[in-house]
Amino acid sequence: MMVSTKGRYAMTVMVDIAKNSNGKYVSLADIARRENLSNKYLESIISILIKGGMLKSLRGKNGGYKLTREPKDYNISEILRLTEGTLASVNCIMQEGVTCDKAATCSTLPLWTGLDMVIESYLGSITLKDIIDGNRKKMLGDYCNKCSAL
Amino acid sequence: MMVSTKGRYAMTVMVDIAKNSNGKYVSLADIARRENLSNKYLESIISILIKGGMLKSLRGKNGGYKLTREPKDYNISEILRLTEGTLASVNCIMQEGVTCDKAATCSTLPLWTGLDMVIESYLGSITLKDIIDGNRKKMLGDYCNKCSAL
DNA sequence: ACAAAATCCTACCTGAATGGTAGGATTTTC
DNA sequence: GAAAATCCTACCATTCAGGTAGGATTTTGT
Repeated sequence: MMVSTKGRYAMTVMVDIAKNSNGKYVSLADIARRENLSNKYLESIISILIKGGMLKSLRGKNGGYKLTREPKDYNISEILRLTEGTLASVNCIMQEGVTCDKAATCSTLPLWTGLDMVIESYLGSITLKDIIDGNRKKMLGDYCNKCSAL
Repeated sequence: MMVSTKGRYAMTVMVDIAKNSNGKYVSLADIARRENLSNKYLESIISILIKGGMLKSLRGKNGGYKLTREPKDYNISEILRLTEGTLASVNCIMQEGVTCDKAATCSTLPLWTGLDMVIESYLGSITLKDIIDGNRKKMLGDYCNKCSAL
């Protein structure tokens, strides 16, 4: 499992706010109720999104959360990388270019590197707007050859 | 982290055997020594590979492990799927086509489905032979646009 | 002024999975 | 019959996922 609930719920939150904001601040309680998720757990996830600059907040009555940019200006890779810590598929690749000490002679390293590139390429190409619009062609199209539901 | 040491070491084992077999059985002790990995832990991983039909074994002196097919006839997806249990990127997608009960109205599901397709498409296209041959073009080429080391 | 509505912050908790380890039984060869 | 090898069952420590609890702080509306 690459993406934990933390990253998955982060996406849910971003989409929920994007859909329900209309320029206003959206309260935690509303998000949690709509998405049927734990109030408290969401709070901790939103906190990460705020510290990472994905959301801004307003305290007090009528407060809540709001996107800092247009939906088209978020890509999924950055949202997940922020909440998950890393998207590396194996833990011998810590950050971009940082590998373990056997890297020079490791036969399988190019495999893991290639896998990471494929994942980054995909997630980096999808925007929050694509998800809100339900752009199935972009999300499923390129690789879906036996998917009749398209 | 999508791939744990279990899946990663499984790949290491498969590659090691493929490289060092020459038609003979390769002993656990030799693999562990060459790859500098725990004898006992490798044993438990190899056991999975045998039960899944990836390797065959011979007991007794001069015994060990051997591939059941040609390296070109293994793809990485099946090896990892066997050892990891699943390659699904999120746990709301259990197996192919099996999703959670909110699937019909879930905005983000196409994203996770698309991600899984991309991963499967990549790992399903790489063979054990590609890794042994160090076929960097196949493993890194299609997606690597800023990689001067190719 | 004050209550209500909201975010913010620190700490804690539980169960499952990861990443192993230990010891002996069994099989085969030389 | 000893040595070399796999096979099998059980155990274990640490980490992390996935939350929960409680109160402090900030802002608004009346």
